[in-house]
Amino acid sequence: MAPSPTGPLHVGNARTALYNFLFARRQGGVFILRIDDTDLERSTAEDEAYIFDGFQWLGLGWDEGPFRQSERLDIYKEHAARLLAEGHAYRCYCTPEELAEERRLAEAEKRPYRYSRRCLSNPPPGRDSFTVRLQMPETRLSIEDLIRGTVSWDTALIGDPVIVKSDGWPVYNFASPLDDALMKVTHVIRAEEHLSNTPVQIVLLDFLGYARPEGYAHLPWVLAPDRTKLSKRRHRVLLTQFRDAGYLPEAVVNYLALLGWNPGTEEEIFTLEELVARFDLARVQKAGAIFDQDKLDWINGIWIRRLPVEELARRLAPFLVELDEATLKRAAPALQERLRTLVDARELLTYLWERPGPPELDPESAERLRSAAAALRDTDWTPGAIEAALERLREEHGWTRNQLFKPIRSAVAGGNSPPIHDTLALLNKQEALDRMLRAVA
RNA sequence: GGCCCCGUCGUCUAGUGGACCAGGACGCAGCCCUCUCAAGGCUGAGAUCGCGGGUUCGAAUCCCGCCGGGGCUACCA
Repeated sequence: MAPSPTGPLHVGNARTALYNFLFARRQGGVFILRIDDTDLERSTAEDEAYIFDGFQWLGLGWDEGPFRQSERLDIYKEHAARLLAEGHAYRCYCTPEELAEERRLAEAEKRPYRYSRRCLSNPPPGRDSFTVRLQMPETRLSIEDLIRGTVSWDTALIGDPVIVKSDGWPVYNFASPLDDALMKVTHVIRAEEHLSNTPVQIVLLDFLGYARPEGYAHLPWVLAPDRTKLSKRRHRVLLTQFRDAGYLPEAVVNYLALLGWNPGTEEEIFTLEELVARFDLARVQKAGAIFDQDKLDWINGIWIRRLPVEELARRLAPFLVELDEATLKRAAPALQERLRTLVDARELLTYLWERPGPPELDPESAERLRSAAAALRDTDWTPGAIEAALERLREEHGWTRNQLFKPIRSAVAGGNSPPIHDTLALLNKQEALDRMLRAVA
């Protein structure tokens, strides 16, 4: 896996990373993390930190690395020199303006643009700034893509690509396949946008005498609801955003795995380990998939319910900073089947740190509330005792649960809250009784 | 423009010539359960399989054409 630190990790990168991880583990192979940071302008340390962070959060541990391309310049220089010496590449002294002019002309004449190769035969003299271009051969190439099957190209149709920029740094199409070969990468699993880059990379490998990867797999896009590319501005796409919004890494992994892949059975809920056991590139989808927040929410709810309660309490802590650990532990069981995200808990428990406004009560409700307060005064402050006391009271008067609980809830919590005995027990006893009495005062 | 990829319910998908007048899941609607909110159970609506030809006794599945979307065509990755 070789992400570029040119922006925070988003769900598309994360899914590519996941599929790489699953494939590597499934094969019993080695999962390598390489940082493709040859674009010095756009790469930042902050974005690199996001990558480590994101991988860690999702539980995608790498076996080797991280390697950084920015630390391997000598290797690229050496290989570029070899290509030059062996006549597979040449220096190009054309200025960006000249190239733009060539391109403009081709467009005006409605012919497909390809670099003219001027510098191959007679470079303009007296210039010292140059790029290195790969001299594309005229041949037919094909790969067996693990997802798409046979894909082939006529390399004569591809213009000589720049492989070394005038600042001496290699471009992606040079550094990436070269490093793959040097690092003995067997399978290149990456986003669909790279499919068209493959022939250039193969030509390069062939010239250098390095073996082509055993397999390629080009993954389909992850799209926004309008089928456009995900945008950081308009959509929630950053891993950190999901974490902050109360999503579990288990759920994100599970959902991402299903976004473009299925096990061929009707099962949908998987741990990382279970995914490793089932994953198969041949079952990856070819078409782009829209990221569906609703389905993620559903899966997140399932994973919340699968957590041991103590663990749920721990994960809830950052989202309920108003509450102490003991309260969290007591609240967790009642919360568990009511949450789709961890932040949902705030809505149900706000009453614990904020007094609700005075409820509107009809005379009968007020009377029931008064009775409840009286009955509860001498009750042990545990959910079980409270429930028993209220049930006794209810039977005594022939009230329905709704008749009795509704006024209590509105006096104590205001809006929605956990089952009434939990709602009460979680609150300090005196405070709960005060709220009830204040409502009927 | 050239080359390449893609196209099944709103969404994720099953489907590789007959068991498909297309199955599952999310979402949606209704019912049940129920102290609010959920969770859970049941039922339902929802796809002329992008379009048009062809092959075949038979096509979502094979072939051809078209349309639509996307990528590459950068001294980004």
